Amino acid sequence: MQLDPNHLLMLAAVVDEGGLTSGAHALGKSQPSLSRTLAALEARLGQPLFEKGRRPLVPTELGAALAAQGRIIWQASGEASVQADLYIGGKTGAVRVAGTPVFMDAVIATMIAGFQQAHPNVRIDQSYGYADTLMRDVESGALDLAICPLPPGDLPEPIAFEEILQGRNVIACRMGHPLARKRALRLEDIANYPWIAPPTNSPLYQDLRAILHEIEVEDVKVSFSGGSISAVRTVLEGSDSLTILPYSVIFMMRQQKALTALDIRIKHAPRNLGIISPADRPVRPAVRRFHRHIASEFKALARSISHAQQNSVWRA
Amino acid sequence: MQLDPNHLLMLAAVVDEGGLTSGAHALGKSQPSLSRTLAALEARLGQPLFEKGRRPLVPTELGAALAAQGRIIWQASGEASVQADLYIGGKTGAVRVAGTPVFMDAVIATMIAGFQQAHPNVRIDQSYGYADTLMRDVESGALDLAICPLPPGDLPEPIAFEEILQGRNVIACRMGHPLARKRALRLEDIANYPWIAPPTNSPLYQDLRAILHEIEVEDVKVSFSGGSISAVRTVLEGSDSLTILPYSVIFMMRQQKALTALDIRIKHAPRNLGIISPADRPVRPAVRRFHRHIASEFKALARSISHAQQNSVWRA
DNA sequence: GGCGCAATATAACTTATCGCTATGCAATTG
DNA sequence: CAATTGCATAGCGATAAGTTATATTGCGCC
Repeated sequence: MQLDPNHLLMLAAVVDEGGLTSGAHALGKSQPSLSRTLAALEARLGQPLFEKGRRPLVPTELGAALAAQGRIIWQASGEASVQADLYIGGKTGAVRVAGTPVFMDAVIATMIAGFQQAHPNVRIDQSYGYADTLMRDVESGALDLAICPLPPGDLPEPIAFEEILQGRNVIACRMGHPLARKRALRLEDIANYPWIAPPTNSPLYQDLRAILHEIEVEDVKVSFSGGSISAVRTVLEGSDSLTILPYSVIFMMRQQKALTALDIRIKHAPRNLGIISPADRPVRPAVRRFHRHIASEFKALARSISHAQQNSVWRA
Repeated sequence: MQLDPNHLLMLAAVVDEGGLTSGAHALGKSQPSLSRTLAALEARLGQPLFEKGRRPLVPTELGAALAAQGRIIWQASGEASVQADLYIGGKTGAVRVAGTPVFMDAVIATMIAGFQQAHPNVRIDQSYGYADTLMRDVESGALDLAICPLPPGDLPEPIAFEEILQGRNVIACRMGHPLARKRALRLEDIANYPWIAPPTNSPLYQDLRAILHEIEVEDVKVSFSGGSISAVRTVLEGSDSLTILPYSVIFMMRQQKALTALDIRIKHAPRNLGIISPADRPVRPAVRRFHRHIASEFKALARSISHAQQNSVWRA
C-alpha cells in the first residue's frame, strides 16, 4: 500500500495536536481539508485511523503507527526547511578560497578568523596559488574565490576582479635594522644586506629582480628562500636580512612591533590586490557572504592604512 | 521556507538512483514529472540542486543536504506502507480476548500458543471473566472477543455468538480413582468423595449444585475451592477428590494421562461454548485472524473429540 | 572535431487532488 | 436539556502533478 508522505504528516499533526481543528491550525490549513484527506486515507486503508464516535479524537492502533512515521516525516521536512534557510542565508555551506601564500597567511587568515566567529557552520576550504592557476580554477569552478594581486586590465572573459587594495610592495626588515633609522635611503644601500628570496613563481620575486636590476646588482646574497611568511618573519626578526613584502602585510603585523618597512619607494609593475570571482556562474550564498566579509574587511584595512599614513606624514 | 515532503522524496530518489530517468523509474513516475518538479523546487529555493551542465547528475551542497532529509522521508514512507500492510493483513496489532478462567487456561492458552507461533507480532491481551461481564465488555468495545459457554438463544442485540463446541460437563477425577474403574455408576456413589468447588460465580458451580440437588445431597464435603485450573488439577491428581469440569478440558489433558472423566452423564442446563464478538463494529484484521484461528482450532478439537468418542464406543 | 547515443529539459494538455467557504450534524459540557 | 464546540459533507475553483511528444544538451567514440 503506497502512502503519501503528506497524508502521514497530516495524520501526525492531528494526532499530536489532539484534533482536526488544532492540527489544521498547526499546518496552516483548513479543518475540512484535513478531515477529507484523512477520510480518504481511511478509505484507502479500509481501516479507521481514529476511534469512531469519540470526541477527544483518539487514534486507533493503525492510526498511531502511521502517525509515528508521519512524525518522522514532519521532523525531516522541518529540518529540510531549516537547512534550506540556513543555506540560502549563507549561514551554512562551503567556501573554497585560495590566494597567494603571503596574503593568505598574513592578511586573509585574520579575516577568515573573524568570519568563522560569526558563521561557525560555514566551512572554509583554503588553498594556495598564484594568479594564473587561481584564475583557471575559478573559471573551471574548482574555486569559489581567489585573492591575489593582478596588473590592471588583465581580465579574461568570465572572470570578475574586484580591486580591493592598492598593491604596494616594500622592503621589509626587523624593527631595529641599521637601515631602518636612516633617512634618505638609496637603493645602493640595500645591496649590502642578505636577502630572503620570495618563492620564484611569486610576483614578489619578480619585483625583487626588478629592484636588483635597477641598481644593477646581478648577484645578491640570498640567505634564505623557500619559507612561508611565518618562517620569513622569524628569520627577518632574528637577522639583518631584507626581503620584499606587500605593505599591507607589514601593516597587519604592526601591533607586534617586530617588522617595519624601509622608507624607500620601490618601483614595480602596478598590481592591485583584488578578489577574483566567476562572473557568469551563480554564486552560493555562503560564498557571497564570505566575499562581502572579505571586501568589507579590506575596505576597513585600506582606511586604516591611509589613516596611518596621514598620521606619519603629519608627524614628519 | 516550507518544503513539500514529496519533493524532498523525489530529490532523494534522483540523487540515490543517480539520475532522473532511473529515479523516476524507482518512484513509478515519468522522467519529465521529476524534471519539472525539481526545476520548480530549484526556482523556489533560488539555488540549484544539481551542478549545472554535468551529465552524471551530481547534487550541490544544498541538494545533498535536502536529499538526506528526503531519504528519511522515503524510509518513513516505506515503513508506513509496511506497517499498514501488516496491520491490514492481520500480522500485527493487538487482540483483547477474555473468557472463563478454566477454558482460557486449559483450552484457549494452547490455541494462543499456536497463534503466537505463526504471528509473533500480534499482541494478545488476555483477561478473565464470566458471561455477563464478557458480553458487556464486548459490547462496550473494551474486548474484541470473548470465549465462554452460553445457553442457546440468549443474544443481546449487537452481539454475535458463534457456537463452537457442545457444552458437556463431566465429573473429573484422577486416572486411578476408585470410581474410574466402576461401570454403571450411580450418582449416589459420588457423594462419598470430597469435592473441589469451582468458583461460585461460574456456570460449573451451578452445575455442581444441580447435581447435588438431584441426588438430594445438600451438604457435600468441599475439600478445596478457589483455585485455578492448575491448582485444581494438582489437587485432583494427588487425591481422590472429584470436581466438575468441561469435558473438553479433560480431553485437552488426555496426553498426560493424569485425569479422566467418570462414565456418568450428568444433567445440566444446555450451554454451548462459543465466541462472542461485536456484530456491528468493524473488526480489526488481527482480531479477525485470531477469531478464525480459534474457530478452526475448535473445529479440529470437536472433530478430535467425536473421533475419540467413536473409538471408545468401538472399543467398548 | 564531428557524429551518434542517451539523458534531461521543455511544451502542451488532462486530470486529480488539494485548498477554500458554507453548512449540517454529532458529541460533550454546563 | 440547551448551548457550544468540533467534525463531516458539499460544492467549487485553482494549482500542481501526471501524461506523451519533442527539442536540447552533454558525453563518448571514431
